[in-house]
Amino acid sequence: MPIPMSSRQIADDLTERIRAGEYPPGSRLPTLRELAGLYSVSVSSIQRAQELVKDRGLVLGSPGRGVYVADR
Amino acid sequence: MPIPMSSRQIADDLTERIRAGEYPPGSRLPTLRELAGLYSVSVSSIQRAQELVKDRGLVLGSPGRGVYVADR
DNA sequence: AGTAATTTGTTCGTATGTATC
DNA sequence: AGATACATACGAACAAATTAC
Repeated sequence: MPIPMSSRQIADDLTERIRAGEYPPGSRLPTLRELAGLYSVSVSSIQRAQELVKDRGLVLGSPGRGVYVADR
Repeated sequence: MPIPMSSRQIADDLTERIRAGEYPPGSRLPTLRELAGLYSVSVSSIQRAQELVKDRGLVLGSPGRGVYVADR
């Protein structure tokens, strides 16, 4: 079992991908489950990572819809 | 059972107390367990709150020692 | 109209590791 | 060696909003 990325590292990775335009403003991120698969971590870890990215003001979560990249 | 504060609210509260000088730069915060008692939440929730405060650059954790308020 | 499925929000507890005292 | 304290991952449980049928 490879060492998993920490939720902080995942938050930094998501932050960088958003800044790089991979996830443009207004677009929806993959679901928690999809991201968990992409990063090979649990859904809980993705959620903790996204809490940081939300706190950084880069994304907004919406229950039932998804997590969207903020404008600006 | 009263509704517990969310970890985000606790993070905001800690941020405000630091900003107000209640926890001066260089000082040590109460331990996770002490804060859990003060806020009537689990240690896990305090840890999640502190992840945000750490990400905001206001405190630095040091395993075995405690969590300290950053300078500046 | 209503129910089920999907998705995020949040808390809690457990386990393990590392660092300090 | 042992106790204390933070770091991190994981999973369970439930809530709430949305969507699909």
